[in-house]
Amino acid sequence: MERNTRQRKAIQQCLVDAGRPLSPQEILEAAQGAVPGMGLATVYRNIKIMLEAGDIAAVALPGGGDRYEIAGHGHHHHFHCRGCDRVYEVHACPGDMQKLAPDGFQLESHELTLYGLCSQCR
Amino acid sequence: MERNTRQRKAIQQCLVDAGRPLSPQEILEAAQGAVPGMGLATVYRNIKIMLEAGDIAAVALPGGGDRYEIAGHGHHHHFHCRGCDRVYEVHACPGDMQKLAPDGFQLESHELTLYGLCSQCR
DNA sequence: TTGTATGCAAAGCGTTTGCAGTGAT
DNA sequence: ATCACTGCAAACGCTTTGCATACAA
Repeated sequence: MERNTRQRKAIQQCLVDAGRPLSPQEILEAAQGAVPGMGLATVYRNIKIMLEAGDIAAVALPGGGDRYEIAGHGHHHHFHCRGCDRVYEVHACPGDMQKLAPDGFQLESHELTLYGLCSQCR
Repeated sequence: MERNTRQRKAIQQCLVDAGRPLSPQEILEAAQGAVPGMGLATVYRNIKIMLEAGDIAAVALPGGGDRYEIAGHGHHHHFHCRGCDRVYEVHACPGDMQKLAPDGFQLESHELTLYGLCSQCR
């Protein structure tokens, strides 16, 4: 039976508040505002549980650790700012990719990451 | 002064032969065919040197460690087979992405990764 | 001969796991 | 009162670094 702890609520809340994918470290720092003394292991354990429950989604960025965001935002991509290292959601998509795949390859999904500077860093 | 060791030649050669991005571990195993006893640290050190020299390029895949490929293949993307975990080059591109970026964001580059099954695994 | 490059082993770093104690139910 | 969850610390896998030796120049 799954329990609704202060820690789990804090993690979920800070992901909702952020509105963008957060790294485990970012989650820890944000959630420690609500639950001082929270440990990093707790963040990882809850991420795993929430992933399996489908509450959150992993954003597998090129070049490093995964970030996590609240699930249910539909198909979208990400913009990675090289200034502040933040990741933003991009609710646009070039569309059908099947024609890009080599002949005989079966396309199942795709991920697109844009790089540049966000409006603040520019 | 940069030296042309057997190890470095072996690493470069196996990347050329593979024709697709290899992980450090894959490079080690391939290069040990030419230079038995080669260490993993040597692979990492040469990767770093060759990256800085612009001889190879890092392929920063979502979800884990980087792979490396011979530089100079022009702008391209990658197809990641979930069956054999191999990565293939895709010499096609959806084109202009600027319109996808949020207003006020400055787009500099993009990476596209396709997922699915390669012709062998399908 | 010189000093970069190597192999090994130890150290880092982010993530995962074991364990005894805590707290939601 | 249970037993899932927590914090801590140790373990883990991948990458990097320190050091003495080997070898390309």
